[in-house]
Order: sequence, then structure tokens, then C-alpha cells
Amino acid sequence: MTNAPRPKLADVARVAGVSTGTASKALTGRGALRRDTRERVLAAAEKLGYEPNVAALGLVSGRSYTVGLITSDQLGRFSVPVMLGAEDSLATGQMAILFCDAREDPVRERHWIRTLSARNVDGILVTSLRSDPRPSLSDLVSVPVVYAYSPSERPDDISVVPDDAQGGRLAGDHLLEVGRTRLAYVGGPASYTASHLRLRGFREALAAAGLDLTTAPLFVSWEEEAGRQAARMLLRRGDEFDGVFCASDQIARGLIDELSSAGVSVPDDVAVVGFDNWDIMTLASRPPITSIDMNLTKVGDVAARLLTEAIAGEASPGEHRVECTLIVRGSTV
Amino acid sequence: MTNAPRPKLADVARVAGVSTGTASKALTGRGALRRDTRERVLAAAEKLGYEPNVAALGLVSGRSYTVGLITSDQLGRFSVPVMLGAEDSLATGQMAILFCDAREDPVRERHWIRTLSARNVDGILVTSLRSDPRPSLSDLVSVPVVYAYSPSERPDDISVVPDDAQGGRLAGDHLLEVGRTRLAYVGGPASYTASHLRLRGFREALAAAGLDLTTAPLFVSWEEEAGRQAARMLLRRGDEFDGVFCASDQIARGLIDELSSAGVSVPDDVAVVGFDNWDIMTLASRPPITSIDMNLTKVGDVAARLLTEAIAGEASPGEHRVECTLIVRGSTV
DNA sequence: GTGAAAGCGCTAACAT
DNA sequence: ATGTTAGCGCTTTCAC
Repeated sequence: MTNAPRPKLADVARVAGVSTGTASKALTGRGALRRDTRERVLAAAEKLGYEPNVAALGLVSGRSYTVGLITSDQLGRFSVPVMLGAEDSLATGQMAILFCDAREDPVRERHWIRTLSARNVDGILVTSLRSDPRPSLSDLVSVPVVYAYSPSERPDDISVVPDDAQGGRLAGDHLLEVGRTRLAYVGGPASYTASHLRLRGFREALAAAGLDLTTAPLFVSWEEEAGRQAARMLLRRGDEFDGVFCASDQIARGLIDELSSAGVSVPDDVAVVGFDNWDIMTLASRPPITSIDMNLTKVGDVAARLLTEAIAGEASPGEHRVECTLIVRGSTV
Repeated sequence: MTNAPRPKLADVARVAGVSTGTASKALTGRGALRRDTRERVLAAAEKLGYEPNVAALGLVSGRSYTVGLITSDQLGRFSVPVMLGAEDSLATGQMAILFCDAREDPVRERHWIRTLSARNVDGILVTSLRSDPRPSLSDLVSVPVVYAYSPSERPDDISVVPDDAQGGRLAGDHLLEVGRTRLAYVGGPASYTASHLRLRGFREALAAAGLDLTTAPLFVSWEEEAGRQAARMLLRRGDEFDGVFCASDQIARGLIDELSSAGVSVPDDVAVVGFDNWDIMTLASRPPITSIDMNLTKVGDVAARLLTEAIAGEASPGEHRVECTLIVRGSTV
């Protein structure tokens, strides 16, 4: 707990032998000043370790150099990379981030909206766990809002989402490349948009090769146990299959586990592709799982960039998609 | 993007037919006012949807009603619950949280310290992934700092940590209760304080029953694969054992997996207790894993409370420990 | 090119 | 009990 009150502009001005007005111009770079005056001020500021008081800046500019980050859903594996990506690009722009956890609760969300508006935030970033569209906040606030991961219901809002369909295509292309032709799909719950988008992309890839799924798509829950069940169902059906695309790494891990127990070799008999590229799952599985990475950090980064632009008055409405990436591991090669 | 400039105190005062000074007294509850005057002001504020401008408050009070939350380590599974716990108790106190990710990088940490001081934060919460002591920030800042999860090196700083030793005792007591007497310990890397504290507590529990480990403690890495290796080592040693305490759920899962493959039944032949209570691991394992929960949300909550107190001038220096909890599942019963 | 002064929204002394 | 006013730290006209 060091003390010594922080130096203010008046201190800098005094040390530099100028008025506060001049010091301000020198520090902000606005207005016309003699070179040596400017340098004297800069030197004084440096010497004193001067940092402008953000509250004062905010009062005069009406801005806060702060954005709100509302996580509308259980904060977890998905939101965190998005947050970090956003933080990175906002922080380099001198923006600070107010962290607001709304826990899927509209009441808490309202509370945060009020708080953020009282704090004059320059913009708001909204992120959720589910990739399904969420209600727009645009009518409630007077600053730009960008939705990351889970898009707004309103198409003219600014949203950034992973390209699930393209991820599905990657999975399909890869399985075809490693010579698989009798393919199955195990999605998450049918209530999730992502389950369908990933399937659609997967089918598009197969269609481009003149193929389709060998056996009807399965929709289960996201967990490992669901993957085990799915494996049992596929085996029981009796349809021959040599490749499976699972909509989560957890499903993939459970499925691989059960296939192995049943004497089916992965990848020799059946190649498996997962989704999420969650290393805790992909690397712990035997064999490790080939997976689709949603590049969530990039999602956050792009969202933050768009927010910064929107704050500057350059809006780019609509849904922006971030490409997925294929990570090849032992479950397919 | 609703517009309409936010009402200010002057607007409230005008509507209520009083001066701004009076309106301020009514709203803050300070000073003496006639009851109906106060109510008129309150009604006007309510009607206009008035929220005080935080920048102005900050300028006059020198406070910001904001705390910085610095995550000094890769933000992940451990930091997130701590953050959420902290958020919860700070938000109810009208405090907002500035989210600062320092990524284990001292340079970034310095950057944030400067930023936070420019923003006049009222206090700082520091959280890290590792439970080993970290360098103190006290000499760099002029506001209270509380360290959550990873304590400060300086014993007179305020730190909040999970009680690893007590967690180890819980594990020991439980294994004894379910009738196990030939016990082994598999820790994380020896470089982690937590590996030793958990072992110490475990041994204390055994000692209280006149026992000690049957076989020398193992120190491996935290992952599943390490658990598998540990299982092989224990089996190879040939020492008989009927209970194992693992310092992470990942280790426990790998160990259970390998024991099962080797024909050793869990929990019939060997009971296993994990640590972290990470459901992705504990529930996906077969059998599900009995584990020790560090109550990280509580750690964050306590840290936030202590920070609030410290800001109010009531310091409670020292290391505060939060108790762990035993969660019983199929791997021991 | 530089300084003086007003004003951002609010609170707290001080008048009345 | 209420109104008036100074001032928090800064930027920005407006004079000089």
C-alpha cells in the first residue's frame, strides 16, 4: 500500500512551467504547440509518472473508455476463450472491461444494463454458451452492442458466431480424404441449432462426393455417456459404418471408448471426428481425437473489433462467421 | 440503440421543484430533509429513470466503486469459479469489476496495475491457477489487495486459499471409514505446494488411526495419462493396496481406467478418491469418482468480502483458509 | 503558441 | 429545511 497522491495535470503543468491548458494539449496531441514546449510537458509527465484520471476524462468527454461484457449464460469452457479474445483486442485499444455475469437470468441482465448505462460504457459485448439466437438488447441501451457466440435474434444487430456448417464440411471432407465412405453422424440435442448446422455442413461435404449418411443421424445429449449410448445404437443397427462425426468431443470420447470395448478398432475399423477441440477430451482419449476447433478466441477478437468500430460510428450489422479449423489426431489416421 | 440523453440530477431537481443540493441530499439519504420533499425527489428520480453518473461520483469522491480483478494465470477451470464467487458478493455491494487478464506475464501485470490506478479502483483482487505463493503487489499500489487461490508471499497481505491439508484429511478419513487400511497417494508434480499439503493432511488422518501409507507417495503430472502410469507403477511394485487418494480427478480417472483394464475392480478391490470435484471427470468416469471439492466459489466470495472490508478500512491480514468438502460417489462405495 | 476560464455531473460546506 | 456555491481533474473555447 504505497501512498503519495497521484500526480495530476496541474502538477505536470507546474513542473513544465506551463498552464494546464497547454499541458493538456501537449499530452493529447491536439492543438498547435511549439515542439520544445510539448517535449517539456511530456518529460514532466514521464518524470512524475502521470496518468490521467479516467473519471475526469469521462466526465468531460461523456465516454468511459470502458465496455461491458455480459455473459448471459453459465460461464464456462466456451465463454472464457471468447472473453480472452475480446479482452486482448479491447485492452490494446485502452478499453477496460467491466465483467458482468448474468447467469441466464433476465433480471440480472436488466440489472447489469442499468449499471452499465450509469457507468456510461461505450459499448456492450454479450456472450452466451448456447449458439442459439438470443433476445436483442438494442431497444434497452443507447450504445452499440455486439453479440459473440450466441447471435441476436435481430438480423440487423451485430453478431459474431463460429461457422458450424463449415466445421461440419471440414469433418466430412476429412473423413472422405482418409478414405471413409460409410458415414454416421451423432449430434447433440435436436433443440440446439448447432446440432443441425454441423450436420448440414457434414452432408454437404458428402453430397459433393455423391454420398449421404449411411445411417440416420442420431441426436443425443452432449456428454460422454451419450457417446457410449450412441455407439451401442450404431452397432445394434447393424448398418456398416467406417466413419463417425460427433458434434462434441465428449460424445466422440464416449463413442470411441464404447467402440473399443466392443472390439471395434479406432481408427482402423472406424474413424472418428469430434468437435470443440477441447484438449482435456481429445488428448486424454485413446486414440487422441481428431477434432474441429471453433477458434473461439478469434470469435471474441472479431467481436471486440466490431464493437470498437461500432463505437467509432462504423457499424457492420449482420451475422459475422468465423471459420473453424480441423485438427488431425489419431482417431482418423 | 435507444436515444434520449440520460436524465441528470438537475433534471430530477427541476421536476421535483427543488435545488440540486436538496435533490442530492434526498437521493443519498444524507442531511436533514422534510419527509415530503424527500419523497417528491425520489418520485421524480423514479419517474425519469435517474441513475447517478458514476464518473461524476468518482470525481468528487475520489473513489470509483470499481475493483480490478487480475487473473495472473491462464484463466481456466479454477479461476472461473473464484471470479464468479467474487462477482456475486461484489456486485451486491454495487461494486463493478474490471476484468484484467495478465496471462502469467509480469509485464502485462504491470500494465494492468497502471491502468487500474489511473481508474482509481478501490481495491484489487488477484487470482491465479497455481496454489503456490506469488509475489506481493502491495508495494506497487495504494489500494487494498486480496489474493484469492494463490496466496501472496507476504504473510501480512490478505490471502484466501482452499485448505488443501484439510481436504487431504477428508480423503483419509473417508477411506478409513469405508474400511480401507492399505493406502497409497498419487500427487501432482512435487513442485506444487498443493501436492504436499494434500499428502500431509492425508497422512495426518491415517496417523490418527495409527496407520501410514503402505507404499511411498508418487508425484506425477496432473493429467489422466499420469494416472494411468501411476496405476501401472503401483501394480508393478507389488505392494498390496486397497485405497488410493489422487490429488486430481484427472489422475484418479486415468488410474481407475488402468486399474479396470488390469482386472482390478473399483471400488471392490481398490477404493479411489480424487480431488477438484470436476464433474466432467468425476461423472464421466466409470465408476463415478468420489472427490474433494475446494469450494472455489466460496474462496472468491470470501476474498471479495475481505476486500470490501479492507476498502472500508477494516483489514484482516493473513492467510484465510476455506474448507474443502467430500463428495461421495461410486469409486469408494 | 499560450494562458484564463467555463463547464462536464455531482457532493458538501456554507448561507439563508 | 432548503438553496447557493465551490470544487473534484480534465478538455476546450476564447482571448491574447
